Amino acid sequence: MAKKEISRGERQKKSAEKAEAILEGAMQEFLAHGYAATSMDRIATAAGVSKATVYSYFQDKEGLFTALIQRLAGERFRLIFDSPHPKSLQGEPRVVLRRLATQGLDNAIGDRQFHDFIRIIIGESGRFPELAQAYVDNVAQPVIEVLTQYLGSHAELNIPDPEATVRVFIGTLVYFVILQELLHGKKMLPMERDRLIDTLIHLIVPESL
Amino acid sequence: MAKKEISRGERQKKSAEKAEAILEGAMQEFLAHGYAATSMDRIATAAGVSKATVYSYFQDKEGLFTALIQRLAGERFRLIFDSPHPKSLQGEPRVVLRRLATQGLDNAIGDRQFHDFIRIIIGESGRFPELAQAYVDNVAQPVIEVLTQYLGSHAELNIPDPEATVRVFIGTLVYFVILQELLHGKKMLPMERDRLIDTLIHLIVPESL
DNA sequence: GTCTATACATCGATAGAC
DNA sequence: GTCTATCGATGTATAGAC
Repeated sequence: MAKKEISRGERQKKSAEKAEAILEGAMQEFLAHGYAATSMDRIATAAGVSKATVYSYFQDKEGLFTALIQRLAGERFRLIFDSPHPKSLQGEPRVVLRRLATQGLDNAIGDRQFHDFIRIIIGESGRFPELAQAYVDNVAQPVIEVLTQYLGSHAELNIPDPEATVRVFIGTLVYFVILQELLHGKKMLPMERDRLIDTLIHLIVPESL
Repeated sequence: MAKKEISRGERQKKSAEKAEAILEGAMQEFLAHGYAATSMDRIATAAGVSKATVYSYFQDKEGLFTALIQRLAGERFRLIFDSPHPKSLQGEPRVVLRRLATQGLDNAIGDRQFHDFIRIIIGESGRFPELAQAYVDNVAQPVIEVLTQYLGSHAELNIPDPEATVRVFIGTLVYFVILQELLHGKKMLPMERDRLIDTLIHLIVPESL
């Protein structure tokens, strides 16, 4: 006995919820301060558990960090590919690409947590190459593949190299977010979102269409 | 007496050389391990001086770090704009842009120290916004300005928005370096350098030229 | 299972000898 | 000016009580 049916106060967490709370606290601390500057003490406090409990759910600091980042990469994947996209690729290519660029930029620009996530992925990509890999596998590669498929399946666009074209498309948007938001370039180098998107769309989709 | 003409062994450093040695050691350690994971002890050892000497030349860890990164940003500026460019923008625009893209990519891809520099700039851009600003002021903004001026001064290219077009150009190249090299994407997402550059040039410079 | 208490190393920074 | 020695704080990780 004693394994089931233990009565609990409401504030007490089940075991699975504790792992969740630890990951939540770890996310808050790692995203705010980076890997090395985050202490297991602060994570434990943020999660509302003791440090020993943290170590009972995760092997060590590296294990907790990698578990968290892999999870965030998986969430990014679902955020991009699960909810909105039955009709998202329907319509004229010029309109579809503009919608993708506009929504993608707006989401990326407004999402502070995403900024911190990208800062960590890039900043730690030398010391945690497997986390950079997880980002590539879960986010970059699926996005490139679906867009390449889209451009390649519209022969009327006359695109000689769809994958390279996709990298121009995505690279333009990613660099915009990095320069304007992550590196705080919008103060010194202002640039309207729509000017960039107009230019990008007109370069990729020929005027005659 | 005793202020000049002190004889020294060859291995002993003058004062100015010591500041140099400290910055050299700091560069090695900060670029390899990041800000928080680098200790002043390791910097002192790498520089061949005592920790107290480090603190006699720089106020604290933050001061040493910011001095180093500002200096590296300045060196990047000179590396780009000093040596090669009297004739670099001479010739047909299509050829000029191809040469800029090819040389820029090759330099960026082969330079491991540059990769670590970019990792730190982006990774610490949330906690050290002034260093991100130094990078924008010394590297990104000058490059964008000179290329915008170049595209804008060639009316035959028929480019409606030169600055936005420059951001497409640079963004494509920067994202390529980040994805393939920093994030180790070239294993899973191979892409030939010249395919990307061909696509980029043909998008920007109309076929009829 | 989860806590408190603690071991042991290392951190940034400085005092004081020379 | 530069060193050695050291301070107090904080780091990761674990032992042992409950």
